Amino acid sequence: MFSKACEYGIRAVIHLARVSEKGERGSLKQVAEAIDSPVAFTAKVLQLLARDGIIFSVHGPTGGYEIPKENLTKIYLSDIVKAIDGDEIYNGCGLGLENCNEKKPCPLHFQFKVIRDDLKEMLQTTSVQDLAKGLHDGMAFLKR
Amino acid sequence: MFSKACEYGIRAVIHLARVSEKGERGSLKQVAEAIDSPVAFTAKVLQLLARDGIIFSVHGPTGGYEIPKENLTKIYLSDIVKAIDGDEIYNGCGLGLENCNEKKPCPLHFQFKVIRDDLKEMLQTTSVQDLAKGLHDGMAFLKR
DNA sequence: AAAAAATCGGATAAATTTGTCCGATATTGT
DNA sequence: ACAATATCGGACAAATTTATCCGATTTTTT
Repeated sequence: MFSKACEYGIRAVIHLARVSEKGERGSLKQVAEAIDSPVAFTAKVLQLLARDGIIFSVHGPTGGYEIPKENLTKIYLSDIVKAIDGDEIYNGCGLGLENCNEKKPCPLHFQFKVIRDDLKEMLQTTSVQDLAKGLHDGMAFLKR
Repeated sequence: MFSKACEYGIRAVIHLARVSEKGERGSLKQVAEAIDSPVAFTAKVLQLLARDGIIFSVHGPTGGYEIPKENLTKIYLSDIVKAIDGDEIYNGCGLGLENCNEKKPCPLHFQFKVIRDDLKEMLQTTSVQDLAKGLHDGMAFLKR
């Protein structure tokens, strides 16, 4: 469904949301440890997210990554997915056809559209703060 | 969503359904031409489907691939997806976590489950004959 | 029996994704 | 200023997916 990079990205942002709530920062190592991901690869993903303005990076000792508190409620899963995987998942044809559309649909077009629209809706209405709350309550996990 | 191999597989089976309805066979070249896919790679995909009993292959001149007419109503998209992509799409965690489940869910588990179950339902209730009918009526296409 | 036409299956190559390494750059604390 | 510590960014490596090639096998036709 999502690329590995995107999975790491979502998990990282959820973790950083939780850290940022407390007014702290998360270093690369800490994030990779928390979400059980390869350190160097995670660095690339965090760079992408920082360039996109979803998270902020700070150099030097005491540095790391953070999300301004006022942004916490404004970041939706769709932002992360779009930044890392692009919008293929929202617009792409289920059968991989270039020119599939409403007027010239593939045989699966209308059935697929329903699923894709539901997915889109879910990603656009689920904020990272909602998800971080699950962690907070000890009901959800980011590892293994 | 689906792998390229799986996309080709679904398109190929829809095409073969249409050919088999007429009591004919489709050769590798004809199938690849009809669905605009690389010939040699398509051969691998058709082999997988034949091994799984979803389609039948016949050697020699006048040979090719076919689907017994009595099977046409019994083949669902879920059969094809399972044969080629396995059941990761049905059981896998949205965030790629190995041990994610109802009792130890990832933060996205329950939101993701809804989407995945809808997808599963759609794949399990959409037969290739339904889809081939769209082609028949000239309303849908398998190329480009 | 031989030739032709088709799939089978293994080896290989190309492309993409995933993952690693390391020097450069920026920031903090002494 | 200098040393320590963090991210940045480019090059490289490994793994997976996608795609190609070609001889072997099976079947039909002559």
